[in-house]
Amino acid sequence: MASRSTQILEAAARLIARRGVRGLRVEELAAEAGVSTGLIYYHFKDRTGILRHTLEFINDRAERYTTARDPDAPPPSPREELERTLLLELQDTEEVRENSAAWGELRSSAVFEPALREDLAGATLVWVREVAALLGRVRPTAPATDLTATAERLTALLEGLSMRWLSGGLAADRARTLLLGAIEAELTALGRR
Amino acid sequence: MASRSTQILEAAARLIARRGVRGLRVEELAAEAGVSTGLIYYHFKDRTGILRHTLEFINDRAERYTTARDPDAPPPSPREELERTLLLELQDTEEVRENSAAWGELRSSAVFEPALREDLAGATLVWVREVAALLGRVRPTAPATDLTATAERLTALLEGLSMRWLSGGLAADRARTLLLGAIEAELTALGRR
DNA sequence: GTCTATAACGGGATAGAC
DNA sequence: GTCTATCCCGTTATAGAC
Repeated sequence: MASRSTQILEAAARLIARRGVRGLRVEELAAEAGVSTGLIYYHFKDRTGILRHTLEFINDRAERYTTARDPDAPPPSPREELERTLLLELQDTEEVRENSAAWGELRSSAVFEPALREDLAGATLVWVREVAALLGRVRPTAPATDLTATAERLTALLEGLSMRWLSGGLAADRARTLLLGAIEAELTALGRR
Repeated sequence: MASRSTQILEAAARLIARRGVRGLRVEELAAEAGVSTGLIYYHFKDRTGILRHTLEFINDRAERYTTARDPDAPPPSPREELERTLLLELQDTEEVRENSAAWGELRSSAVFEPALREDLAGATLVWVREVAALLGRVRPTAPATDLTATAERLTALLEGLSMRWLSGGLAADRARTLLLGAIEAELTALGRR
């Protein structure tokens, strides 16, 4: 059973995805979570506190669903797993879309909210390492620095595509196609060093 | 000599780069531009009007400086021109940084402000076409659809890197190195079809 | 821990003079 | 076209009861 503060954070992620960080109203958050505004301030101190905890919350959640696997299905090849992990973030399902939208919002908010930067940088680093590890399984002989650089590029590209998708200029399946093309080009480059 | 409304838009670009769209205060904008708030509403109707015109303004300006060339210097090779054009947007000069920051802000604001979407999609299209044309000069035999897809990826990657740079998680020169690596990988892929 | 009520303030937008 | 003055609403945050 979800605790009160988890319940608030779930609502916050939902609302940030729907209205943006800029459009997040504490009163509306209270209504969405079914609690009072006072309680929100009690748990999270202030608006920034809400944002920081929401960032942590969506990271934990993403960690869960990108790692999850169907136990009955045959184990995927490294390449499949890499593609699946990255493409997942452009999938139009409730939970994932919400996470992507909230992540993008928090990322761009961080440009002007120093309080978010450190958490964001940390989360990005974890993500880059994870993707670098997946790349390493596809290209076992590639040097670690190349794997890291490639992971940074692919994740940054994913963020850029995601932003265009969410701002309405790019269809989701087009974004996925483009991302697949980049994976192909990058893996080829990794294999040629 | 700059007209009054140009003067206001210059100040708006400066301020959006410094404080973000969310942090843009009309009163502060008036002070920065050296005019009254009333005049701003007279010229741009409302807050959204300011944002839309600022978007147009920074696009025109970017068009100017990405096209500009030293008339005495020897004409650059297509590859050089491609790299120069893209890397320019990650350069830490006053005007460019301002443009990049404002562009990123307007892009992410558009996710939740439909009024900005159309203008933004149009500007993105122009930019993608421009980059596709540059790519076409480097790889004259590549099919147009491949050139477009590559241009979409490189510009989206640039936006993603720019966002990380501005949100403090990535040094500018690291961003440039990563972008150069992507150009290399993409051009190789374009050459192999 | 949780609520209600409200203080306190910031900032968008407009009216009307010049 | 441009300014000054100001209205008024929405929002954050806190006080205090339960």
